[in-house]
Amino acid sequence: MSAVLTMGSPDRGEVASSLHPPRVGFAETPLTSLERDGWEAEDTKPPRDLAGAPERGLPGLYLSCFDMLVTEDAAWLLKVSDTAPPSPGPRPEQCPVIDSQGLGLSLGLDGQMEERSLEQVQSMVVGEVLKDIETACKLLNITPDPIDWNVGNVQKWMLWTEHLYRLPQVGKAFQDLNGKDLCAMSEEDFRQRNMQCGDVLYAHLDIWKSAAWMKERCSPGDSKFTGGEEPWSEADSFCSGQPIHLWQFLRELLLKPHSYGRCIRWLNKEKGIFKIEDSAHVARLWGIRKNRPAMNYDKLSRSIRQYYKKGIIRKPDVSQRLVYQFVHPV
DNA sequence: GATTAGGAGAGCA
DNA sequence: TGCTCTCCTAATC
Repeated sequence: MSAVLTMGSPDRGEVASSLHPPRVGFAETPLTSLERDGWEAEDTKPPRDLAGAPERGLPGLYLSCFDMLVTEDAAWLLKVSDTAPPSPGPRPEQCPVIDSQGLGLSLGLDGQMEERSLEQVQSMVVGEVLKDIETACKLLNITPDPIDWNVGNVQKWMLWTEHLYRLPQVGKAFQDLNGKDLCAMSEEDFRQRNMQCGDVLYAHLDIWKSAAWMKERCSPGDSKFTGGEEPWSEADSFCSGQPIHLWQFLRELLLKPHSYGRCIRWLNKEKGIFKIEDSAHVARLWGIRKNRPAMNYDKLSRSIRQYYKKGIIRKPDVSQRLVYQFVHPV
């Protein structure tokens, strides 16, 4: 196989189907054009025009098609997988490229080797998907399994998805539904509720449902799909059901540099110094997380400043705009 | 104009 | 009571 998986590549749909096994516990719903086009997303955002006429007939997983789920770090991971020769490679900020040829997946390998490499890649990708869903769960304070969502959780997820994919407001069309209702709906039902983005939401939800299915399927500690990590096992303030604190939220964003590095990043992780690169974006994320649509950086920064007195966050010795420091670094 | 700093009051669990 | 949101003024970049 000589799959070349490139963000922006016209062949990505083909690769999606070849990269992923026919069944790894994911729904066998055909890919939509959106899912394939998701690879084309620039700046880790999906294209705005997501609701084009869907092309059908590509069975497989959705997981590779959404930037949030296979985030840049997933692609980065693929790029630097152990099958790849050591190379500087693109920085995570760059448009990631999954190129099995470039990775050496097929060069000089017999079929078995290639298959094993692909399995490794698949495992890593699935693992990253699960981790990213987990991260989203933490940020939104919702459970990974959509069927457990209440009406509020559904709205949070909708808001999040709208924001992530720059969708027009779609939540209103689903505001009366809980997770069980949502999971019972067909793609057609989604389209009826929202002609423009119904199929997008349906596909996105399907990933979550599939991931929940996988989580159930994988015994605790099973690292088959996680590349050695257990994304569901982290126990912290996000999973405990307790209200999240802003500093915890910021730290969580900082822990996903390849997903959120554009809006917040470490300047000096050892010292706990970080910079908010996109204040409006971080504020928006925080607003979504806290169900505060009116949140802005002014308010967020005021909350950060409250931490000065508590000794949680302070300004670094050399004060810079949008730069803060955790008093007790990780 | 955007950011920083901090006071003050309100709402919530 | 603690935490956060919100609004405000003033200073600074």
